Amino acid sequence: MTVQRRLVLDALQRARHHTTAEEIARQIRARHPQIDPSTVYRNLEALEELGYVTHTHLDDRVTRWHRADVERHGHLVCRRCGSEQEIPLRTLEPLGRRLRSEQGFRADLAHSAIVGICRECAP
Amino acid sequence: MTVQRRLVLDALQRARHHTTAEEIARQIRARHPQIDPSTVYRNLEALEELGYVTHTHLDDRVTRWHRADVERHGHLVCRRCGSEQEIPLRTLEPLGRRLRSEQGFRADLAHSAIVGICRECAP
DNA sequence: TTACCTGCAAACTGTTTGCCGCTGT
DNA sequence: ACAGCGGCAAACAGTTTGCAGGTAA
Repeated sequence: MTVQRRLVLDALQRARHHTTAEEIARQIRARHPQIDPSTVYRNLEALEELGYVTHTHLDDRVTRWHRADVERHGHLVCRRCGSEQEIPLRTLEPLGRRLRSEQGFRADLAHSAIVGICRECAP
Repeated sequence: MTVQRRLVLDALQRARHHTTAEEIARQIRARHPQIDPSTVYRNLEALEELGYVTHTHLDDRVTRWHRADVERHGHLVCRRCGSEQEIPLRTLEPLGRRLRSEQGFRADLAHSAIVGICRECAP
């Protein structure tokens, strides 16, 4: 567990929701400019392998990261404003059971993002 | 409706599932090498504006396109093998209703991908 | 020593942009 | 003649890779 790796974990800790590798790199480099973005990318991958963090793809092209030990939850992503809202897995579980029995598909609901329009953006 | 635009629509027609802009460009360029990828990107955007096509983000960084007039359906994406399976919207509707009433969130279920492990890849 | 980092620079993928000339109305 | 579109080349964002030199067990 090197300093760099520690800093990546700390950044993820501080981030309320999911962050991007770039954002993490930006934050770390604000205080430690010698740390290279590629190190952040490599460490995210390494930490994922070790089971400390995971990633998801929300409604755009960038990879989102978060610690693996936070309470698992589903994601609602707003098309309009881009906001991300977390919902209890319970809400999604009936669907999970149905997909399992009807399609034999083991849904990973904590990594699936439901896109749509949030309450604030609705007409 | 220019030749290029027609070719983009045709390519989407032929593609069973969702394709990427790159794949469409590759196909078109096989027969019409003078057509530039940027034209494909611009036309996909234009056709989306006109309501002919839409896009989604499945479990990776690339944008997936399809015609807007195909029967709407949900998507199951396998983490392991990358396969994409379509499921009737009906299966997802109970969740849609629940998100609407509990969270005020209008889910766009035809554009949301559920990730997990498909039947074939399950242990 | 050995394996595993790291920083740096360069490559790469998917996509967007600016420019300018052509085309159809 | 005007608007819009297409080809080309260059820029771009996000990410990955190769290399050579540390660093820690």
